[in-house]
Amino acid sequence: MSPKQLRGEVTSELLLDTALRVFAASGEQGLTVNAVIRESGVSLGSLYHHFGSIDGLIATLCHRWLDRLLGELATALRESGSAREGIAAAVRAYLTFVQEHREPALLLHSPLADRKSMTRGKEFRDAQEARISEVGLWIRLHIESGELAPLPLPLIESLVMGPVVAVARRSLSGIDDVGIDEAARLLPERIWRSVRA
Amino acid sequence: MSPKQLRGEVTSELLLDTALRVFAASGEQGLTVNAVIRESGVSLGSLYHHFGSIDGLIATLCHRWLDRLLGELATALRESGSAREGIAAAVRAYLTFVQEHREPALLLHSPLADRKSMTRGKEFRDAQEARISEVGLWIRLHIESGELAPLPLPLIESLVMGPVVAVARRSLSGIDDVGIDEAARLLPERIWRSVRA
DNA sequence: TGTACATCAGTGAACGCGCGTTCACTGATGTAC
DNA sequence: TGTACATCAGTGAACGCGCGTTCACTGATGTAC
Repeated sequence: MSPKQLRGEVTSELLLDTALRVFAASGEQGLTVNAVIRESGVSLGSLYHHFGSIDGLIATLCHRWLDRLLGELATALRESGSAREGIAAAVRAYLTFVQEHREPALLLHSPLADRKSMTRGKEFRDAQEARISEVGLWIRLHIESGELAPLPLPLIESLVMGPVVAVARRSLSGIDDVGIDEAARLLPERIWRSVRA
Repeated sequence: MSPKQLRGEVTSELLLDTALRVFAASGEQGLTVNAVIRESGVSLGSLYHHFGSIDGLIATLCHRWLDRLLGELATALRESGSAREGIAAAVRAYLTFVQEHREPALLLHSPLADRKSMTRGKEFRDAQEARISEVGLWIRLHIESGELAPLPLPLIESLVMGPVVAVARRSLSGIDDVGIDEAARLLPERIWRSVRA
């Protein structure tokens, strides 16, 4: 087996991990080139060698975690028999992700990731399109089966993910007035009621 | 009637309006001191005279519009007889606001306002507390009357506002796959189902 | 196996740019007597 | 009413800082013959 180049992979992983840590610790304006090289010990030039720019580094980081989150949501849907189970599983998967990966969740719910996916818009969306259309398909399928209400797809997405994101944002911003556990217990049933036929 | 000083009010209004316009036109990183004074014609020193800093200007801007939005939500609730009407009215009020005040809505849903209310956290929340507790009171009242499900307050808020915010974000980010009008027609009933007793 | 070359990884001093902010100032309006 | 002073509004040149980025370079690893 031709040994693909692994040299440097350690370095770029280190840079990505450090960037995430720096962001979680000191926010968006703390996430600078200097902070990342200081905290990682990697040289400035090396960062540019691997990522081309600080935006490149951040974009890679966001992309990676967004992909993972969407993947878990898609899996939750895929492995569920009924629409009801699917919705509940996706809601729980999202909340579990937030709980287990607090730092990445902070990143994904941040201004920064928002902007990344707003300004880069097209290309970002294209990259995630596979996942997104998978979800879309699932929804359409369960509308046709008569389980979900025949609403426009974006509205169903908003009804399901909206409350979850709202709870996640609250929790992540340090207002611990909602327990994630409590939300995971109560939300699925409530959200289900809003989208069932 | 002692004529309160009005000198300068025109200038600060002009600065606030310009800042909003600049933000809507060129986003957060376009909203700089230089851009605001260039577009408004007001001098640099004058901006500092009135607002002390660029953050001061932005904070005032966010505060003003957030106050207005929350005010309209509170009014919607206050003027409704039943819980069902109240929820529907609030949802519609939010969507109407987004439609009629696109630029302020863009600001309020932006990274920037998020950060303003996250970093400034406490003081920001305190300033809006009157409005927020008014909403909280309304919810508690209608839980006790048996109309709303006996869920934790933050969860009810999330269930109601979550989908609305999600739809607003989509619309504002230029994905016009959801019509605000369509959402205003369909969402209230759906959201109601998720929170009713 | 040994040598020569190409590619990839890593380094850090230096640069320019645009940002927010300061400050000493002028002019306009209000106030006291 | 007139004069002197205080306060508020507005001005713009100048500054320093930290940012992202460039670039010429060294060293390590892979490849060819």
